[in-house]
Amino acid sequence: MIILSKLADYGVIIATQMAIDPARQMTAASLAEQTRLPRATVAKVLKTLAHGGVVAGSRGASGGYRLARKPEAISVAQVVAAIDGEIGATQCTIHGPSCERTQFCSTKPHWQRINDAVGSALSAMNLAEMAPSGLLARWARTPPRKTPGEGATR
Amino acid sequence: MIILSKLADYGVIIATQMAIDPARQMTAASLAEQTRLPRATVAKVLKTLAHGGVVAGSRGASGGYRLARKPEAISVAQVVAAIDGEIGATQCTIHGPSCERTQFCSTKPHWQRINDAVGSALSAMNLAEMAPSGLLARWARTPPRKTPGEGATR
DNA sequence: GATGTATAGTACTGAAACCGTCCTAATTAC
DNA sequence: GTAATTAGGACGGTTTCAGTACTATACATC
Repeated sequence: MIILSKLADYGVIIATQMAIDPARQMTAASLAEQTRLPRATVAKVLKTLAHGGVVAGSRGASGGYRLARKPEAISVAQVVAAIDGEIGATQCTIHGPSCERTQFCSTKPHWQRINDAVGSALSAMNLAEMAPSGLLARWARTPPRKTPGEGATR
Repeated sequence: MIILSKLADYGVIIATQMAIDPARQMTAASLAEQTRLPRATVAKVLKTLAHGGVVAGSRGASGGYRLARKPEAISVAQVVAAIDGEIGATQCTIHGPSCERTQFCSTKPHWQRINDAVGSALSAMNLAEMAPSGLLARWARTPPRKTPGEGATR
């Protein structure tokens, strides 16, 4: 059982990469290189993140993306929710009213606790924590390869 | 984003139903009636739960299923894990070693916290809590309909 | 032993979601 | 005007999921 979709996973990776140097505006292509993820997919994820208000995109030549807020102010939950949608344990948490079993289902009230646990765990972690400041220097020493064509297994 | 699969959700519902009267052995057919879930699907879920050691099945005439342990000793996490498999936030949590990004992925170590939060939340709740004892009387008063053909929306 | 009932295991199919890619439009810098 | 870049939508292939059906096995009863 895997909780996050691949794209949500990518989203966190990309956002974390941006958090290493939040001031700098970066293109989708350069982020794809740095994260070793397929270029087109990175572009898709960034568009979704922009739609969710996690990153801000600027068009045109010398355009690109940057984080919409400070890394400390962006939680992993926000990144995940932007891509995978509202977080809920079961069907009835999200499509609640439409479930015919609502009348007699005894398990429903208890799922809220699970939801809260997942939600607070994801909310408690922010991008600054994901990307330790020491990483920046490490990246400078070992720059990314120039072969973004080979996608990651993940 | 929905965390549990439908079948895992069913599994919890079915196990909770069995927890109402743990001593009684019940057939897949009767559990399907009581939960208003499709008969064949209930049978499938029960087989999976039996494989995972959550319930014990006995064959033959007057056979059926019963909980393998006391309801207090069966956590929701065990039921879910029996159906959806090991619980993990991301691909790398479960297929970890095969991920090519392991070498330079800065996010990986942090997912463990998420995993723990989800795992402990699911482990903290057991079947006895899911099925309040008062429910037994309620069931006796309003017995299930005789039309299991109409499945639930969920 | 024959028979009926119920689980155990496996296989199959249709539907849905996911992933990755591509194409076109809009915007901006030079 | 031209090149670069994001924005938005659409598409196809792949995989997973859900539900069903079929056969084998085990047990109880007559």
